Amino acid sequence: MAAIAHLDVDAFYASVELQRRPQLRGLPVIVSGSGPRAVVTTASYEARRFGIGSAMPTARARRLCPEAVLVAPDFAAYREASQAVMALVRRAVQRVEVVGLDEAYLDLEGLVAPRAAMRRLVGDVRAATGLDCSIGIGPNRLVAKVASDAEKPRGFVVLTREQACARFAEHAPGLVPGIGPKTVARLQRLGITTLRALAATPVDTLVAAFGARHGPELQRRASFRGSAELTLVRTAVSESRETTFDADIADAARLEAILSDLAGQLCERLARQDRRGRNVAIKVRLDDFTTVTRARTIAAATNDPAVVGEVALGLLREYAPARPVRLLGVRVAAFEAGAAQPDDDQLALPL
DNA sequence: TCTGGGGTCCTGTTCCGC
DNA sequence: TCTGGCGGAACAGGACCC
Repeated sequence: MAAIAHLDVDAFYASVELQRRPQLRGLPVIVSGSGPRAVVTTASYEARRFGIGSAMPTARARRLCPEAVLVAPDFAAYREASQAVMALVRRAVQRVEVVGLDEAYLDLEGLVAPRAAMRRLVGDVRAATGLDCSIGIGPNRLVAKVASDAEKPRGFVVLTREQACARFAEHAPGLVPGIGPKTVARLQRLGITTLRALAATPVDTLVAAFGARHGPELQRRASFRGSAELTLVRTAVSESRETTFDADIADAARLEAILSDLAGQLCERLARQDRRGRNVAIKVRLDDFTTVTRARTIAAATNDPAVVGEVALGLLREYAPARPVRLLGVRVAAFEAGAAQPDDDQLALPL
């Protein structure tokens, strides 16, 4: 029955930092930027005991645990650690979908002893990198993912769909990926507070409340029905660069200078990958946190900083923010087909 | 006490050409 | 020539994920 495994490295960024600085082991460690508006990227399990979690403002985390050790993120190190882990994963199974730096779905079909193979993989990762990971195994991605999360850290949970339904029946719907805080709140207003209740709600009710697609999808997820298909090669559909200011900026000239700079950085990345796009967008977050995007499609795909910068500046001038700005970003999308991706080894051939 | 950065996908609206 | 309907593309916003 079990066809899919989900592997998730425990507290990935924080664990990489603990590997490099063993003297910090046992201490509450927070990986986070340092500015006044920084948020926590990852907290070690010791820090989580103080109620600190991902995406929490760092200022609040410090209040919760003043003795916590703050470490600045080092993405080059995380990429390197990730590559080491994923190389071992690919050695264990042929078909892998990598999700972000610290997760992967594995197709276990055809393995003689899948559980033993996954136990071995966990041991190999630990031996080679010092990192712990959690494994979930199930008939589809959804069960595998929730199972890998259920007993973190160092979890190893194997479930059928029916066992998943029974085990998590009384949990809030937000346990399931794809059901976020907004949907949880809306469900609550309907009196639906558990996965069991969501699974048992007539689909008509959900369609009326959430629409013809989202409604039935919610019920499928609550019943742990889902796909076992893996996307073996992922190709990005957009790339962006954005920044939040330590203090809001109202001065148009300063905003324009920053936007040009962001466009330059983005184009440099695109050029390194030999990618060009036809769609240029800006993102502006105002001091009241309203977020506005403006996009324009141009005639020819580009990664020329002069072109991207000019289009972005034009969009910003047309929008002319009426309030101070806290975040500015630029994005390029609608890439031309055929450009190589850094990690693409089997490209779809352009016609 | 406010809320990062990098993405994906879906939905509703508007516009344009046939 | 005018109007109407339809479908696709582009755009904007929102929810969600790591």
